[in-house]
Amino acid sequence: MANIHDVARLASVSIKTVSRVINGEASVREATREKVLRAAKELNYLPHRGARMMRGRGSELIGMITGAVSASGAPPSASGLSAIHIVRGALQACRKAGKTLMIADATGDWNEVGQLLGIFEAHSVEGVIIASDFHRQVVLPLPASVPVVLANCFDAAGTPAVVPDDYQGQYSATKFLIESGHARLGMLGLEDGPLASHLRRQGFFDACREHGLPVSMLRFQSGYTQEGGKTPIRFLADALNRVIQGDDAPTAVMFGNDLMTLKAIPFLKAAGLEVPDDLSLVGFDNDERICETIQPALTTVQLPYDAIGAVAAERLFAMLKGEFSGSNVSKVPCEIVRRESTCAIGARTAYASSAAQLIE
Amino acid sequence: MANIHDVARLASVSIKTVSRVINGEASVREATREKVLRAAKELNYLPHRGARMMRGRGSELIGMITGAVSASGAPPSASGLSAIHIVRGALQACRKAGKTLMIADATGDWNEVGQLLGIFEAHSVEGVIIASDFHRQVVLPLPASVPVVLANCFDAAGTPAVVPDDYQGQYSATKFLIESGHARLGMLGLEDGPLASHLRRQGFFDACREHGLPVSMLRFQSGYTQEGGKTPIRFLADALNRVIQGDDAPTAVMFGNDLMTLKAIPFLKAAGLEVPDDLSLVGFDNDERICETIQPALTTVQLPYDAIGAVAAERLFAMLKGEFSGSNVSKVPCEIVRRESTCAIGARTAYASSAAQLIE
DNA sequence: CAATGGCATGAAAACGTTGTAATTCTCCAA
DNA sequence: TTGGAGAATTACAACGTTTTCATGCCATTG
Repeated sequence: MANIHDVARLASVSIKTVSRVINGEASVREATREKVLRAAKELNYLPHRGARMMRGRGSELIGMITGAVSASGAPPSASGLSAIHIVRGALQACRKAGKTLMIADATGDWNEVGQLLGIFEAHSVEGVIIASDFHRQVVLPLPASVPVVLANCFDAAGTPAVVPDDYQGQYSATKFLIESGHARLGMLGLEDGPLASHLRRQGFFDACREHGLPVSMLRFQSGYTQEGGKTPIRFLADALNRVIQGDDAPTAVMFGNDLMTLKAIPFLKAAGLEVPDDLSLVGFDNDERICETIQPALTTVQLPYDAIGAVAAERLFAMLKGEFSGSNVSKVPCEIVRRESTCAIGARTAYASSAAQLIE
Repeated sequence: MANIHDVARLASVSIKTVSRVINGEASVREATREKVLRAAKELNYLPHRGARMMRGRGSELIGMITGAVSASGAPPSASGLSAIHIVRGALQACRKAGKTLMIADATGDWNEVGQLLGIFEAHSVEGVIIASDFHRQVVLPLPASVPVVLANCFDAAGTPAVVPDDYQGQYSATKFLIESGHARLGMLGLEDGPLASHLRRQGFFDACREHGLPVSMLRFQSGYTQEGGKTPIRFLADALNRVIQGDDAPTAVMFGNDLMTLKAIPFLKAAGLEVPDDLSLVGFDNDERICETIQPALTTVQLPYDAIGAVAAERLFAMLKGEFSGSNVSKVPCEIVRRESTCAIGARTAYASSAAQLIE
């Protein structure tokens, strides 16, 4: 590859002048600038990052650590797919900002995080994003020597963090149902441990309380887990029965995620319930493959992983510029995605659930 | 951060000796080596990659470009999730080899690939992996100046490539069914354009021919697309009807992917077919969320994206060491994942499909 | 006309590492 | 004791930038 000397020689100027032009500094005559740019283009010149970063110049490099879990005994993520979306969001933000992303994976061993931070530092990254597979509290190994932003997690030390607003998400969904006329609500939550479960339950109850729904009108079951537990499908069936049976059965049910909603559908059909006419359904996650597959398409709450990645990256960029805005932990709102599994009370839809009719 | 001079001073040796120790070169007395290591540890010394890469030394950096599509008019990938799995596989291989992965995304614009290669080069990467969202032929922008391995795609110039063996995957699935006693087979393929569709159809027909199945026993429909097309669900219903109806209806049907299998289930139920007793089902992709959700759990062919990423990385490492093994394009086998949606002809299973019975 | 100041440019040092070649040390044989 | 061979170590250049400081030029001012 051509270096700055080659460009200087071809343009008949000094290397310093080339450097000036490349870095957009002032004090370069327009004619000179053009001469240099032409030479640079001709030689296909790109500044050597190694040399550049050695002079302490910004490396345009952002580090990202994914899969960092299992610090405090929490269960490892189901699929790690969420962190993948965070990566994608960060990647796009980086591209917009002209940065390059280095990623490393610390699956299963939080201790590696410190080591990886060292590697990143040796590569002169400008900052690091640490993404968790699920919403949780973490403990950083050390006061890191580079700027760090946490994504989908936070710590007690006040490290800048970006997390989904699980509380607001469930609150909004609940509010949406109530404003559609539903007065008897049910919810089937995930297992009790994770922070998200707690926040969402809180959002559910708060929304109900604030809208004057008596507790007697609510049915809540939790404990469902996709992984590990024995026959979660059996658990789901039992919990579902407890929620939807009886005289004052709910007219709308919210689920802990889209997948468990999908699994619940056959039981609802078996119980003779039409969606959404007899029962409105709301999922969580906005897993499009599932939401669009379910008939009628599933209304759900979007877990904004891409946005979390993007926001985390942008916060990092802001920090690098010395800007600092507001509170340490920013919450990214979970927006409701309205599809066809919900309807207002009183409004009857044209849906019928038998497969034969679906064709038409 | 401490530099090599600090370590040298603390250990009372020259910087070159420190360099020797750090790089594991010969000709260092054991006592000296220990002295240096102790000093390095005390100062928390890590070699500065910038300086290192400037001396032309290996940077331990691997570049990866994802989402590079739309070169030759092919439709952009549905979700880009496949490339994500390739990234994961490559990431793990890199970790094992002590390399760090830099990733960049060229979604939608193949021209960016050349530019990204330049950026990577400026960062002194040792090699680059270019991953496509789906199995296709590509054209590289230029004879790249760094070693390149293609993942999930290949080119005419003979650039080393790693692709899934779609042909073998469908061939194996077909063979598996035939050996289970099925003599009347059906297949619902994806849209006709993509290479994978062609290869799989070929695998299907070849397996049938080689096992002496007359063509009259086969039913084949293709053209299903998840995206864009108008009412693909309608197309699916029609195609499905053409395949499963009539006197000599097939006893087993293979689908183009798991998602379309999931969508087909309601129609099969409506037609009164029990899975697998009346009809064995085989998907493609091994999308676990879907396969495990379908009841009975779906037998499918695994599209080995993680493996492709890992193999691509390992091929790159081998190239860097100067090794070169065999043909340019390596095919990663697609293994069949047996679950419960298939059974041997004659063997009746205990399955019944009504939701009520499913509970028990 | 001489002195001053601002602007455009250039020469050389510095960054932290490795490669090369030279130097010193160690040990053994003559 | 001296040579000498080979191992251990060192000094110094080099890599491609940016930075600091110096310089030349021209216009403005006194």
